Amino acid sequence: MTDCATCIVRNRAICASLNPEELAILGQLGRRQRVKAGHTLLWEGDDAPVVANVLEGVLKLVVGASDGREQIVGIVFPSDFIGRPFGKESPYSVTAMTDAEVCIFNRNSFDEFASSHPDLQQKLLRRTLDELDRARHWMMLLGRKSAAEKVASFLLEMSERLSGQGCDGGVRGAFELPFGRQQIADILGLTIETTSRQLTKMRADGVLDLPSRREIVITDRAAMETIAG
Amino acid sequence: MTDCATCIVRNRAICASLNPEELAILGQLGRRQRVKAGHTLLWEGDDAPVVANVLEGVLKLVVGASDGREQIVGIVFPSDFIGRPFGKESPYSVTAMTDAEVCIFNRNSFDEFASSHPDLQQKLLRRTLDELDRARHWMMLLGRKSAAEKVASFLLEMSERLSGQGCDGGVRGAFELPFGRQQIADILGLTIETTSRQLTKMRADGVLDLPSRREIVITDRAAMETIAG
DNA sequence: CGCTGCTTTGATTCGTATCAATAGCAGTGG
DNA sequence: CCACTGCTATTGATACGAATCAAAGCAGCG
Repeated sequence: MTDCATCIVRNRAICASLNPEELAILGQLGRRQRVKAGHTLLWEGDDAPVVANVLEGVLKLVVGASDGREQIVGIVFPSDFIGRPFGKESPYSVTAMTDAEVCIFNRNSFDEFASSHPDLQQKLLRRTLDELDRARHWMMLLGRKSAAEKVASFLLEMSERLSGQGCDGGVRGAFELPFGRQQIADILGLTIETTSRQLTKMRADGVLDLPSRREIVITDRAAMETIAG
Repeated sequence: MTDCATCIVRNRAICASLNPEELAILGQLGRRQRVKAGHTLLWEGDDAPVVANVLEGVLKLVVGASDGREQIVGIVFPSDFIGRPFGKESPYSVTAMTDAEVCIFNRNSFDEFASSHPDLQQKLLRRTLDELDRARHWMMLLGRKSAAEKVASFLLEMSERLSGQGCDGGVRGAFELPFGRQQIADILGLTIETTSRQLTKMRADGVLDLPSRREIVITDRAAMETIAG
């Protein structure tokens, strides 16, 4: 579709509303940081003095219960925003699922900068509205869909979001998940066993291939969509 | 706590960031409209040419599946905002659960007005961020909690949100739900029977009273919080 | 009084969780 | 190169919680 140069710019979406001068100022406020897979950036319930922009990698937003149950409430991709502007404490943990690189800002500095840059704030508003729509759509999945429907819906959404990534516009049916079975289960509100069984069944039914642990190939997209309900 | 005059002002939160002059302009853009209980303001998937501010009553945001299953993904109270600024189509239906009154704006006019009023836009951003946090918290409930935990969590949250309403600051343990059992079930991702059974059990356990169909009295808040997990 | 719609209660089924064991793979050191 | 270890995933047997199916109770209302 488009060439990669354009694509990279598009990915740095939050900054895209700024002119070079403003970008420079914002650049001064932030600092790049690498996060190793598995490392937690923000803890649920803690004061979160930072916000950040994801440059590379994938992170998860997790809400936990006292007894260890976990629900992943959001997945964060490059160009997405992390943290809670204008907020006190983080309502969830943010953990890297792959090695990642983020651009971190002191929250107060960022809030101030945002307050004086309406364009940036509008961009943030749009982004937040999109996230809210996505979250609500996910609520339907969690509350009302069966295990098979959940898994199918999940794979279809991942195929969308992950294929956008590489700006190859390539084969949408084949992709590599940045996480394992347990994480899929935590996203879908299922157990790891049920998740595994559903995938196995889909392979048996010829709807997908599982070349390796993390690779998914959707071989019959129409069928997958039917299953997703 | 505070007297009602203060309270009413506080409730009109979105407009609160504007000066009288701006308020007048915004007032010109909007028009008041009454909505009867059960009437749907916006349909899922339809173009939504309006946004609105709730003045009175309670509305629900609903996502439906092709086979009739429904999940309520949000409940809207007075001073809350409805619709999708900067969006095309509504990702969910908006239906009045009680007789309601809203202040409706043409979306384009509102977007334009918002774009030139950063304070309003920031208010909207904060509101949206809060909604997002609430939605994500709800995802944990839908994905990981048992029926008993769901019902208890729900009652506790309703006791919070409904008691704020009347600005009486009154008895937080007693309140009247603006909806019936089926709706509670649609909020919690349960069936009406399971919901009913959980309530009956809680009454038997002395955690709450059910004076009438829609009245709830939490008699043992601590126990309720324990059940909520 | 007898509708009508909502809620409660009961009996049974079904889907997913749970418990338990095995299998596959990746890394390590002999 | 292969045995050993640890981790993740798969598969199987069983239990349990919530859905479903069915019927009865209860309010509001003409």
